[in-house]
Order: sequence, then C-alpha cells, then structure tokens
Amino acid sequence: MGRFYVTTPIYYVNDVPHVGHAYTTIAADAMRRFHQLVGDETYFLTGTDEHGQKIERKAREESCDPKTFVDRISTRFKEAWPKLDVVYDRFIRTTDPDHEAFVIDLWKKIAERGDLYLGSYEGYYCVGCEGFKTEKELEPGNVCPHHKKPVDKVKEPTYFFRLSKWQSRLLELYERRPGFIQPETRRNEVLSFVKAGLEDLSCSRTTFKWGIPVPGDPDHVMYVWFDALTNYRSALGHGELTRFWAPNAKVVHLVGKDILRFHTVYWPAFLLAAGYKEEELPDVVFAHGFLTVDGEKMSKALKNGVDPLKVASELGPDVLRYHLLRAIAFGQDGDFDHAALLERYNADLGKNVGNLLNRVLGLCTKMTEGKHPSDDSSADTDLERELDENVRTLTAAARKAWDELAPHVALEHTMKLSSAGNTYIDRAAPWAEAKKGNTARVAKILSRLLRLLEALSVMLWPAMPKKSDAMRAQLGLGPIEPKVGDALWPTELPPARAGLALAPAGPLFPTFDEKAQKELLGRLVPKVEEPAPKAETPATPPAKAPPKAETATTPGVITYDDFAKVDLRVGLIKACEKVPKKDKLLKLTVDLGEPEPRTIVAGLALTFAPEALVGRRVIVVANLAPRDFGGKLVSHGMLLATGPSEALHLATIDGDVAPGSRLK
RNA sequence: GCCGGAGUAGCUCAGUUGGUCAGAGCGGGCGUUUCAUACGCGCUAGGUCGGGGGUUCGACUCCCUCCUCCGGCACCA
Repeated sequence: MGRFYVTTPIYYVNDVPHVGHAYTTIAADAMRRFHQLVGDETYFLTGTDEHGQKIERKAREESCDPKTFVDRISTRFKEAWPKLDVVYDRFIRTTDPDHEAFVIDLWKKIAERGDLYLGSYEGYYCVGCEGFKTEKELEPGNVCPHHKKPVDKVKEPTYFFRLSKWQSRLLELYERRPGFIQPETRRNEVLSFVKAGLEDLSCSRTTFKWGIPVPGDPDHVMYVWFDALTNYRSALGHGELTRFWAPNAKVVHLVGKDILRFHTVYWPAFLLAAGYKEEELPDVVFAHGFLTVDGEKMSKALKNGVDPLKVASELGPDVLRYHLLRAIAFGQDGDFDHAALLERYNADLGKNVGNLLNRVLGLCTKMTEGKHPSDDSSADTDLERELDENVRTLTAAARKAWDELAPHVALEHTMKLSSAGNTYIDRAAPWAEAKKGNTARVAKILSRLLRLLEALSVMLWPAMPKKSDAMRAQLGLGPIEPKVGDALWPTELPPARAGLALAPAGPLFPTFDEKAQKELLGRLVPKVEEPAPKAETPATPPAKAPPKAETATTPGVITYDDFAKVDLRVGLIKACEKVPKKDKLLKLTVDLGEPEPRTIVAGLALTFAPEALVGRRVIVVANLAPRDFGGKLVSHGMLLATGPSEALHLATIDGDVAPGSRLK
C-alpha cells in the first residue's frame, strides 16, 4: 500500500460548473477510488480560486462585495460534485484563512531566499501608440518603430519572482523525471517553452485589492497564480496531512491542457525557490484534453441548451461518469457525443454487464433457491481454467491502466471481463446441465459466475460507485467500503459465498430501444433552429442578458479634446484576403471615401473568412500611424472589434452610411 | 513561418527495438442458442496502414519529400 494524493485545478469562480469542470473532477474521483481499492491511503482535493481583478470587477458589476460574490459561486461548485458522486476530502477556497496564511508564509520563504525582489514593470509607453512596448520592439535609443519618437519610460512597481534562475534546474527535473509531465506530447511543449528561455515573473499588482496582500508591502496583492497554485500544498497544512506531500506519497495534479505551463514551470519553481527538495515536488502533472459536445465547442453547445450534465439527472451520475471515462481517451481531446453515449450505454452496460447479471440471478432463482450455490466442489473443466486465466490477466490489465491514469483502457479491460463471463455462461450452458440433472455442475458454473460478477462490481466501482452498490445488493453483498491496507482489487475470482441469499433481480441498466433512444436524445439535445448563417446580422436587440462586456484595463478619464484626436470613420470593405504565413491576419481594402481605398491589416482571420467581410461597413480609426508588417505590407488604420480572437465582433454602423463619414 | 504530434477497416482507435501486425471494440451483414433487459455466442471488414521516393533480403514500423488535420510559439496599431 502507499499514499495517493490527487487534485483537480481549483476552479475560477467567474464561471459556474459545467461538464468541463465535471470531467476533471470525476476523473480525479475515479482515480482516488481506484487507489482506495488497492488499499492506498488517499487524499482528494478540489476547490475554487477566488481572487483577482476579474472577480473584483464582476462583483462590482453586481454591486456586491467580492466575498459575497465568491461565496455564492463557490457554493455552486461545492454542491455540484456530490450530485455526481464525487467525494472529496477537502474543498479548498483561496479565501480560506489557513490557505492565505500558508501562501504568505510561502512568499516569505521565497523572499528570504532572495527569489522575490521589488522591481518595476518596465513600461515603455509610446504616447502615439497609447500602449506599452517591450524592449525588443524598440529601435535603438528607445525609439518607437512606428512613430520614430522616443517612448516614455513608465514604471509600475511590482514584485518579481526570479524564474529565470530556475530554467536549467527545471530542465534537469524534466530530464530526471520523464513522467512529471504527461502525456508526452505535452511534455515536449513545455520543454521547448522552457528551453526558449524564462523571464522573471511579475508576481504582484498594485492596481486592485482583491487578493492576498504581499507581506510587508500592503500596497501590493499577489499575482493570482502564486496564490492559486499554492492551494495544492496549503490544503495539507503543516500537520499530519503532510504525509501526503512526502517522498513516499504519489502526488498527481490533474489539469486542463490550457494551464499546464503554470503547473509544470511556475509551480515547481516556486516550491524549489521556497526550499522544497526535488523529492517534495509533485510527481505527475497530467494534462487532459478538451471536450467538444456533439461536435461543437462547448460554449456553443451550452448556448444551444445542450448540457451534458443533464445526462446525470436523466440516467444517473454513473452513466455520465462511465461515458466520460470510457469514451474519451484521457489526455486527448474528445467529443461528448450523446448518441454515442446511448449506444455505449446499451452495449456495454445494458447488454454486456446488466444482462449477464440478470441472467445469472434468474438461473439462481430457479436452480439454487435464490442463493449462492452451496457446493461447487466438482472438478474444473477447461472452461473454468480458461475463465480463471482471463480473470487473472484482465484484472491485472485494468489495474495497470488505472494506475497509469488511463481510465478508458481500464474500463475496456473491465468490459472484456464481462464478455468473458458471457462467453463462459454460453459455453458452460448451465440450463442444459440442469436439464440433464447435473446439479453439481450447475452449482459450479453459477458459483463461478456469481464470483465473476462480484469481481466486476469492484472493478466498476471507481467509475460507477452507485451502480456498483446496486449490483452488489442484488448479489447479496454490502456496498464497498474501502479501508487503508485492504486490497479489494481482485487478482482472481473472490471466494465462493455458499448459501448467501441473493436479492430479487431487476434490470440494473434498462436498455433503450430505438424509439426510446430518440426520445431521450430529444430531451438531452434540444433542437435549435440554426440561424441563417450569413444573413446580414441585423441589429437585433439582445433578448436576454447580453454577453458580459469584457472591460479592459480601466483607462483614465480623457477630455473631449483627447477623444476628438481620434478620427473614427465608416469604412466599406471592398476586398479582403489572408496574409500568408500569418494565421490571424487579414489584409483588407477599405473605402473611406478617399480617392484611393486604404490597405488595412487586422487580426480577424480566426473569426472571419475573407469573403465574408467584403461589403461590410466597419468603423475605422483613420488617423492611426501606419504600421509596417514587413514584406511591403503596411496597414493604414485599424478596425474596431471586441471579443476573443476566435469569436470577434466587429464594430459596425447602422444604416446605409456613406464610406468616409466621420463618427463623433 | 518555427517547434511538436497525428493521418491504419463505416465510426473510435491498438499496433513494443523493421520480418504471421494488417488488429480490437462499436455499427453493419450472416449464422446460432434460449437461462436472460429481443439479451448472448460464433462467423464476417477483402482496408493502396495519407501521396510519392529511398534504405533493406524484407517497412505500417527507419530516412527524404509532399499533402491534410491538431496542438504550442510568433503575427493581431
């Protein structure tokens, strides 16, 4: 036996729980349950990340204080998981006092060792560009390349973490511990990122308050990642629980691939800088993939009213859990396909496992008075030997897969065991033996099958705790209650339970015929009439809550005169093409009512196909200094837009306004 | 564009260091059993292993090249 500590990311409370969160959390729960079955001492941590400017702002928008806001959202996460049969040991919140104290302590430790220093965010600010420049963007003499004028040096004080110092140490770590970053392709990405060079990390902010104050300098609050990553360690505190953060404990962080870098670069660097030894670092950071839902990005699916979590309320949490763990290769991107879910449910759970249970229990009712057979001492045949061999290999294979964080493989082997049971019962044909009056043989066969079902109930428990219990109840067994040191995971068939009474059989996984499937799908996946794709988006007033505006860093107040400096004009897009070798860029030819149309380069390509833009009226910043993109490509102006680069919305003008019209 | 990864039966994917590796599951088709939730069991995929070239006695597995897809980075005034 050993110790196993598994974590999910702590979820940022600017969102409510959805299937993406559920996926990670269920995986963590299943893995911890597996480790419980092999007798390990386990700890499972999840929680919420509650600090930062975004939260502060959101709270303000809803006119409540940040704490009230985060209390509300955090509760939704906390209450969501038990509904999916997720059992965590602690739900940590970054606003928990013990967490905050731990973070401050960690900060101090790093500071004492000299890896946190007060510096300033070297803002090279170009007034012409109204933006910050990095040093490498500037021409000699700190001249802005666009305006050919010296830039202002603006400083905002910030504490830096000396990340650069740890570059080679991290590379050594990755080298020595190949399993630290999984899967392998992710490891390569991190490797090349770190090899490209690490810069010191700005670790504090003075522009907002909602965070943990920097010790000794209350004007600063900590960078949210410093605060957040520490949760994995702070949850264990300084006492008894630190046994889960010891060399003989396996520490596994499950993360989404989007936050892998924080966990594999910053987090170990923080720990090393605080004086943790290499053997006190987490053992595995495993990045799982992203889900699409019925082939669509989750955000779009949810918008269309398709919520995979509905499966849990319709069919029970176990079905959702099973499908997530079985259908999607852990570590790869996957699709949550509702139709495939029902197919698999019918095939794996209904026909394979459920029906086997049902037919065995039915036979027992008729042939052994509804009890486990009392005597199975007759001699084994080849059929039994083959079955026993299958049990040995499949239980071992499934165990290995769970251990290697491959639940989809583990469940595949588990299903194979069920198939082996079906093959066995078919070949052994106890009903035929019964007709021959061969009661000893019947007892033997049914006993084998009951024992196989018991083994299955254990192997399914990590993925489907409730169904496992229900299955065991039919077998006359109590629910699984793992204890540290008790190895419940089967290596062979469990011992016979002669005379034990069975419960009446009933469908454990009622299957759906075609009609029922359709009906169910209809409920799970509401049909939405696709809006005509390229209908000129009429300025329909938003029906419900409009998407929350993404407020950028709050600009200072300007005078009308300042505003008047910006020459905003209506432009008509005459032509548009992709810029070769630049994923995001489109080259636009825009009529501004001037003798010659202008060339404008804009980062729109992730959202718009070039031809979709021709003919649209847009808002152009007409007096922006030209920007050279190299290769004779110069942009004369800028388009106004909002949104993430793959879902931009262009600022447009109402009505049939002449190109060149000035906005005021 | 740079750096990774991937392109294998209708679908989802396995395929260690080159030589029974051309596979599994699901779906489909055929057959069959009757204990069972019309469920199980058996058989069935004739697939240029993305295209082309090369190394080799021999390559899905090594090298080169091209195409497509997916990630990371860059580009987004």
